[in-house]
Amino acid sequence: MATRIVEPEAGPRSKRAAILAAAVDCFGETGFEATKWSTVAERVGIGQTALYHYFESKTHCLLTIMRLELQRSHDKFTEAAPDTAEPVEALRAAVRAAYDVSDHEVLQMRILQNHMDLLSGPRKSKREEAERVAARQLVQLVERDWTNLLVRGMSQGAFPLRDAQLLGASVLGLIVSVWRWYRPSGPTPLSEVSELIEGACVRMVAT
Amino acid sequence: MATRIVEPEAGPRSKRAAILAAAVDCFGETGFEATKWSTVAERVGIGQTALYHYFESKTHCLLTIMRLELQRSHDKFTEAAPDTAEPVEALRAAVRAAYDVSDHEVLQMRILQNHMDLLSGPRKSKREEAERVAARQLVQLVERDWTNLLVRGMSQGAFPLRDAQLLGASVLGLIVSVWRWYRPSGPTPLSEVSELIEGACVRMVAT
DNA sequence: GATCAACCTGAGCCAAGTTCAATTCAGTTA
DNA sequence: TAACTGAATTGAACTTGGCTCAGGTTGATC
Repeated sequence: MATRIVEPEAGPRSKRAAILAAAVDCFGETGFEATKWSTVAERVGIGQTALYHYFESKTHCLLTIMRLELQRSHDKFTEAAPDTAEPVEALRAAVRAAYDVSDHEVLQMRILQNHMDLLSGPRKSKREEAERVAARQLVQLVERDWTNLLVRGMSQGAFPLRDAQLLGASVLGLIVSVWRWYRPSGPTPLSEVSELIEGACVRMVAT
Repeated sequence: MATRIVEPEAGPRSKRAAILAAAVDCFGETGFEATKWSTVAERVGIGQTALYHYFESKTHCLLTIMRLELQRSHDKFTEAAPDTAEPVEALRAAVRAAYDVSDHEVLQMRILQNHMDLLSGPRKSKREEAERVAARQLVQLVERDWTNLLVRGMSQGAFPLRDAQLLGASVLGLIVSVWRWYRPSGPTPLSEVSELIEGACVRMVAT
């Protein structure tokens, strides 16, 4: 059931990676709707129709970006907060990991957050729908990552008992809400954000 | 400076309110991009071009909905958590007020959250830009509502001292993150959400 | 140097938002 | 009641941007 999409293996001439990178820049800075698909082509240095060799549509590209970012987030969580770690420390590590990202990854998070609603409705075309379903599964995985962490903490007595589902969603919501306003060029360094949110999460969950 | 937009006074035949209501339904359930502007017209019972008598563009209508929702949120906060109240109780009241909403207002919050990014870049047309600027101002007002509450609590010794700006944004982020996933028809009643978040906010801020 | 698949392009199609000149309607004035 | 006014509405045409299609180029492999 958990069908992780097979990444098309890159032929030596393939511009797929370049397109994804350019699209992340454009979508992240200008916004998805506001950026013309042809602009992405320009930036890569190909004609606009060449894009369709790699992606079925502009939206298909967006969904791919979102899925890749979700995969990254999930992997990073798993690595940072193994099931064996002590709950409070695992929680802290997971939050820190969530903010240990490059500028490019910040853009990806922003894109992901700004278009979560795309994942609710079904898509018409095959490949888009495949990406959407994969992304949805990953969203659930990430949510489960956090709730599991809470459930573990609660059953071990490290956290007071509460609705882990709801609290997990809230913690996650708190963490990702940052990507709406955070700008690498802004006045607040990400390290500061990370520390404040880390503390806030611990208080929220472990008090 | 604070140029509250003058609401066009409704002629007796005006369909402005009906259009806004229909648009909230459509945009909230189907999504802004996914709903055809002409569908809104149909639902109101007018031709699509008649819409342009009331709104300069589909986006202008969206921005108007967002601004109205922001005004509502700000007003409700002010009413629920007056500057005179005891900080912890004011915080609790403000959170409860944030979730004391009708189904229609849930849709408006969802629309607002899903299109916050529209407020960052400038718009080309006059009226759209006016709505955008007004909305931005209201966002800042609402953020100030929350930070002021925190600052007051901190200076009165009810809350430990922390970066009120950042913490305010986080509290707000936590609260509104709910509108991404909450559905009135879903399994979790809003009252339950409200209680959990209320507790979480107090722990986050007052611990 | 023939072959094949990956890769790319110019020309044009189409859907949806938008513009515009012309028309209807409801209330007001004479 | 006839003329007038501005709000409200419309059908038809225009614009933009994503997308399709029918073919052309490139380069690795044999």
